[in-house]
Amino acid sequence: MAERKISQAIIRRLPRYYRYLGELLENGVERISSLDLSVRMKVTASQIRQDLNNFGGFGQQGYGYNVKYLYTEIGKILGLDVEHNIIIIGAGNLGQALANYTNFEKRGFVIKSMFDTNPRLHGISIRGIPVRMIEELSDYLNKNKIDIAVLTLPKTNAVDVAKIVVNGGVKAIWNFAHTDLHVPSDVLVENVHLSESLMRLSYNIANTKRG
Amino acid sequence: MAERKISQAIIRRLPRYYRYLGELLENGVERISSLDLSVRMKVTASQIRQDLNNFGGFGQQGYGYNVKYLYTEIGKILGLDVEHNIIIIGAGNLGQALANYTNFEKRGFVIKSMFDTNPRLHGISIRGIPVRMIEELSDYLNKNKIDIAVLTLPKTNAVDVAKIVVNGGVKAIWNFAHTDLHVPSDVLVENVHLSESLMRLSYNIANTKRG
DNA sequence: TAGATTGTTAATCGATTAACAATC
DNA sequence: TAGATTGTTAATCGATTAACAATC
Repeated sequence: MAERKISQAIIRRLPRYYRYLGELLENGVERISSLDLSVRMKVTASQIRQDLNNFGGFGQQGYGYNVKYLYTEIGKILGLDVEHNIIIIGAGNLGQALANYTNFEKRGFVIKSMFDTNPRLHGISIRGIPVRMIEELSDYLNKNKIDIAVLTLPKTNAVDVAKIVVNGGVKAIWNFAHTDLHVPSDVLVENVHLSESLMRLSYNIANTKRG
Repeated sequence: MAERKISQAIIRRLPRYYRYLGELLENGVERISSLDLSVRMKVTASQIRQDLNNFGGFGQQGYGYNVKYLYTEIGKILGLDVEHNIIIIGAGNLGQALANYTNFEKRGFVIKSMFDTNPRLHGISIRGIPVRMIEELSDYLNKNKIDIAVLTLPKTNAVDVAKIVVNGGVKAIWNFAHTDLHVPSDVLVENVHLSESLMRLSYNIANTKRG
């Protein structure tokens, strides 16, 4: 559609628009102006209009935006209208936490299997999702089309496992391991480095002047 | 020290520098040039020098940067040289995952207590960290100096709990609930919205052209 | 000293905000 | 129609990169 290059800054904001629109929808709000939304979201109305217009003219002069329509359209832009098959590699606390989080399924992210090195977890299942041994991973990927691999394992294993999933045809990695992954340019990596997030908070505690 | 305003863009990069320097240190590397580091980190040398010079001249012409010194200094900038008392509110999978993550302790983040609504968790402890009932939270905060509250609970409770911790004198909130918190301006919030992270990945899967 | 590399200024690039004509 | 509000262009602001004099 829009052929212009969308910056990551904009992409970063899209899910937040989606969340706010979802809440408005739940509250039965039918239409909203960029100004009204900007007040709620604490951003500028200009930014909202600029962001949305990268993807098309979703609004109408004198009216604003239809909440339901815009919500649906942003959902499509975010690829939430198609199903994504996911596996979680690392069935520790964090992996299990993600497996138990049912909201992902609602958005089309279907968790097909988990993998772990720990033989004690062999054969168990979490919310119906089976835990397999890491040795089966490569074979499993050959037999099943998996879009996203979630890496919730120690950084020492992350690099090797990333290689396996890339070879297995996975397009995208959601990386919770505390290391950067170097993968071919057609494989996407989204990092969630929790310790870095906590350090930013710590920085701001140390450097914020208080009255 | 440096009186100029540090942008959040720079702060966002600091923990990554810290991680790379920590790894260099582990590998026995004594000194490194901005160019050498830039290649490893896949950023420009210019950016590294600009970033660091916001906080002082840590390098030396013709030599580069002393790894250990720079690592220590960035640690100080990030506030990792002082202890932070933490509580985790919400002892579900994610809360327990964070409680079990011992690396936080190494960086001076000491988890003092957890809180939950579930009476079944009453009296148990995770890695020595006691789980208390949410009713005790307000009283606990009056008796203990807590710097950071981690919110790993459903969004329906997050707003109310945020009020309680703010009233209890907590300076900073690490928010994993899927909602924005509105707190007084002297209270910091660092959001970790996992579902938004996953949507960004999904967007990029849908919109990346592949050869 | 000569070579290397920083610290820092200047140039460029990109993102955000403001403004307003178009139009519902 | 008049009023409201978008879509979009232009202006501003900030962040990144380039360049190089300073200096170890």
